[in-house]
Amino acid sequence: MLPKDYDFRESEERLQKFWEHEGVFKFNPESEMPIFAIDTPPPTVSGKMHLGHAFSYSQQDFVVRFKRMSGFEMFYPFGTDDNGLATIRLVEKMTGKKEKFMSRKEFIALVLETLKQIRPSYVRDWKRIGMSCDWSIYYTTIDDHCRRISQKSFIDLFKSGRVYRKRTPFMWCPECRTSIAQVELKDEQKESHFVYMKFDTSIGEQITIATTRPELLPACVMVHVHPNDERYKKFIGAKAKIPFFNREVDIMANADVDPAFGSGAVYHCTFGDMDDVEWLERYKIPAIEIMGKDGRLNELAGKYAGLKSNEARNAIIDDLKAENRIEKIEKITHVVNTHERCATPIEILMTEQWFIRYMDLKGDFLKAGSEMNWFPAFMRSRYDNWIKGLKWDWNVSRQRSFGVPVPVWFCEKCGNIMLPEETDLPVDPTIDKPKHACKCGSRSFHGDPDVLDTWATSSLTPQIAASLYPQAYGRLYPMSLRPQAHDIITFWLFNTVVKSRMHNNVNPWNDIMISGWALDPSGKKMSKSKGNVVEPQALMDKYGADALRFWAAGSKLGEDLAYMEKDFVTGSKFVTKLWNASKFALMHLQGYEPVKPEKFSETDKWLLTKISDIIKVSTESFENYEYSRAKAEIDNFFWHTFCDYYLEMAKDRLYNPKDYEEWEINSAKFTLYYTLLAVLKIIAPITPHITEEIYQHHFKRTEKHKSIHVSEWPKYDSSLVNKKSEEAGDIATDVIAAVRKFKSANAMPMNAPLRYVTVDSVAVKPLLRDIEKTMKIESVRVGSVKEKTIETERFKLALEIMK
RNA sequence: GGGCUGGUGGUCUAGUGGCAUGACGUCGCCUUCACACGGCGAAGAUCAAGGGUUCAAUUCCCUUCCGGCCCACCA
Repeated sequence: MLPKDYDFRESEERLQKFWEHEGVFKFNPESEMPIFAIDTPPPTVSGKMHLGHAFSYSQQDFVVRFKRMSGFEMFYPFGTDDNGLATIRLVEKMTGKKEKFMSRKEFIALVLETLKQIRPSYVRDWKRIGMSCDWSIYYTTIDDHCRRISQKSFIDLFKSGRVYRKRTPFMWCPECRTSIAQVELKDEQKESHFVYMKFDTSIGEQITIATTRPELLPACVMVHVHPNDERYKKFIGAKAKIPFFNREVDIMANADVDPAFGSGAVYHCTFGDMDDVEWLERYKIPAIEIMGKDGRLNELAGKYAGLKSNEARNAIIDDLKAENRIEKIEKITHVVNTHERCATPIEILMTEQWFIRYMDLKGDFLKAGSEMNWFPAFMRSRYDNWIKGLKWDWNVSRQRSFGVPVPVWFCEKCGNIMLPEETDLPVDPTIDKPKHACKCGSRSFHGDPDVLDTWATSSLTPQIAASLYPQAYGRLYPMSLRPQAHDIITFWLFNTVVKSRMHNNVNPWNDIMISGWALDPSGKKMSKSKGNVVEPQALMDKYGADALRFWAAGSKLGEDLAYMEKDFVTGSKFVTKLWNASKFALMHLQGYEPVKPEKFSETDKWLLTKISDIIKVSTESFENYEYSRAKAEIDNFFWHTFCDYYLEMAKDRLYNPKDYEEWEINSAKFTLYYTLLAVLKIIAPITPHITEEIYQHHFKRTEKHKSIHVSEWPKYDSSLVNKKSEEAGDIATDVIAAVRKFKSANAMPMNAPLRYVTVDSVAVKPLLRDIEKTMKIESVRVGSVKEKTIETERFKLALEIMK
């Protein structure tokens, strides 16, 4: 017997502990079952889990739980990604210590120590949504294990000739004195001046160039005009003279130029923006580096040396005016790339950077993308488009202190590059020393102070997680599945493919499932700055984890879903209904030992056929990562077919067994047992707590598995399918519906007695008694109906009420 | 601007070449022995707009409008 009420507040936490203590989700590397390995996204430990996390991690857990019940040994780790800016900010805030005043080694130690303290409370949120990870499989991308693998990856790629060092333009924040990545950029609308400058040319005529960055004039290396621009055709191939600098540059035809914008002539400086960088590559011209890391112009800027951008701008405008070289100045508002942290417009500088060469592998990456199974399929085009649009190799070095150090020393004497031995990893080359002298004999080195791009490490998560089980590595990698949200397809997903192809020449996974985002009730993205963040913790306090998951299962994979509190209400109602229906069923199944009977009643055949279809459809849906379809099917079946009709139709047999023959009772009990268990199992991946609670109370005794989540997924049993009975049952339920409608229309209670009902459908003959008992009709008979009371497509029906 | 994606009753969602799901909300009836966090019933959608293919389109194609995400955002 189930207790009267279900209390998720008590039950969910207890069951989560039960799963952990019983090792229900423990990975067994010796298992003989096929392994299904998941490349779980490692979240950044920062504050609390947000609703978007709860949404997408729930969705991956649906699939994981289904696979586990389908007979796979699950490898489902839970790491965290902690080698980036977010971690620096969190740790600084928590400890009051500053990264820039500490050595790298000290700060990493501080991070690891801090993580150790806050990890349990952070991970608690993820446990609370019912994720079925093996929580003992853990890594953080800044720990020794990850630094070792990340550095080894760098070294291996260096040895295979994929890593190279190059002086190259890079985005730089003159305020923070740090290089910045594209993701750290923020667009800002800024007021600026569009300056139309007149340059002398070798054909005698002046050419007018429009720019917002006149201060870069000393670094002008070329002038571009559109090849079809009639105004400028005559200039193509001529030289333009740079005012004040007595230097000539080529005037080139370039189809990138928009003739309608500005004056239609562009001067190409090194560097005003990333287009300039691209053109530099294309035309193979040397850069003129006039900008220093302090944001001031250097000696190459001549008399403007020492000035900051805006100071130099004004000075140059004044000088141009003095020479009458200004045609006009327009005020414009344009978008400027700024550093998100300090809002300073970025500068582009030449710096030494490490790259991974991969432009030659674009075709291989596209092929890899086509070989993996994408769910949903259309997400692949985002991956493809990204690769097709790639313009540069992967810059993997960052000029920061915190992170995984670039494992390289430079010989002070000959400049030779020295790498550490694999057995010495991880190293910090700014502290550790090479074990051997350089080939030139020198023992004097300096370590590379840079760190690796965070993606250079997180792109190795399959190898990182799999290598925690060296004995099973070959069965874990490549992995079965990468689940993640769609926003980082071009970063995390793509880079992981890159590493896997380069190192192992394999795809990192077979399947990819891409989930959408949780949006606020108006359909907008949630963000702290907008103040529309909804906390899953509060929702779980109110409705429970199963309700949250039920909500998360309501959206198709890959689709964003607006959060609505009412959907959580729906989820908690479902949980209650499942409890109550189970309570009723199990009350009648006390002590019942399931035995498949020889003979079934027509009503039972009808239900068994229905549930068989649901088993089939939901299995296929889960296989295709369409958990929302499976959920909708089982939800609808459970609520309507099972509760509203079947349970009502079976009640008389269950309450008054003495009025029936033994086989009729056995048929009912088996059907009830079989169907309820199938319902519980099919919905178990979505609502794992309530289903486990019911299973533990009743089914564990007869089914023997220690948890419903390691029990077998229901199998389609064709011997339980009878299409003719299904048809008959459908008509019978329609008859019941018609009678219910009649009673409702006449304001009668559903248990109001009726004298007789006549139906003109022979098919319902075997179900007459169930109809009678369900609708409290003295007699239901089959016969021709002359004066019809009710008519439907399938039958006519006459009835008489009790006087 | 480019790519992807969506636009279905008041709200949110499913779905399909042939009477359009379900939930929430609304209204009416019913306290029936699992459940009033329930049951029964009702009202409510020209399936964004226009055009095309077809015997037939909400479903396929084209155009337009609107939303979301990613990318490029202009010297």
